[in-house]
Amino acid sequence: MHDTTTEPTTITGAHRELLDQLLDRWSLEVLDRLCEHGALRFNGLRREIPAITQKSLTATLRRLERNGMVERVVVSDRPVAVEYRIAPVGQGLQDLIDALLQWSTRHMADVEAARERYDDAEAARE
Amino acid sequence: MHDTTTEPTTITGAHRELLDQLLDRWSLEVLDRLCEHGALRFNGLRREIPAITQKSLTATLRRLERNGMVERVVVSDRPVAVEYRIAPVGQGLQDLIDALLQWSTRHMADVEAARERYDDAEAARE
DNA sequence: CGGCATCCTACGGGATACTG
DNA sequence: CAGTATCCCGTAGGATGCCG
Repeated sequence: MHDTTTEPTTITGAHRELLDQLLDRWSLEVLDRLCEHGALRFNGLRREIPAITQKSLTATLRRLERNGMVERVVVSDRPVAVEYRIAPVGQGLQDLIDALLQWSTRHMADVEAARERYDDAEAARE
Repeated sequence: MHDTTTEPTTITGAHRELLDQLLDRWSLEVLDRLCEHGALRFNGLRREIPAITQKSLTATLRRLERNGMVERVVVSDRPVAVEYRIAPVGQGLQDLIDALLQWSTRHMADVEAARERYDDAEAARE
């Protein structure tokens, strides 16, 4: 089952459609926090990600929910309490996100250096 | 050196800045083809990725070049020939991209099913 | 062949105000 | 608390035309 086929795995339209949902402005960050905390409430997420606006958080959560990556659970009424948690499908994401973060952490300095080199060369060009 | 620390690795502004460059509309696809072919010329890439426009390809390549992920090599003049290839920094990306593609390949069906469920529930709501 | 310059539009996403 | 509803703007990116 689920053999780790090393097939060409070219990026198809289907891949794009799925990845686009994932690689937008906020999804990774939201998923990251949900992975870390297990479950979070709406305003809990806002506190975790201060930079996100309410509208964007709602949109991101709805999209993730629609794609089955996140589960929305109404915990109680009066006062209303809603919990968000990673759905089974999204489980493997934690590793993916970590891999992404670790890669970028490792190469952050290289990239910064590359940018300076590029910008300097660019500036010298004029 | 470069210990595989399993630290919290929270997404920071620096991470975002780097990942945003990577997770945009076309970078992954361009990098994917460059990984696969080793080196490609401008119009070669266009043929590999028919959906991309010339402007977007140029912008993507410049950005990747600036971040040190891709190397631009002028092979010859008359006629002008330019090769693009993965830079050392970008090497580890192949694994990352493959991981991403394999994950999305594995869960494609689940996501599709989730969407239908969500949309049906949504439609029933009215 | 490998681009650059323009124009133009869709839409992601911010700010703000209101609600069950 | 957990959203919905508007308004608005910046910009990524498509279309088109031209160039060394």
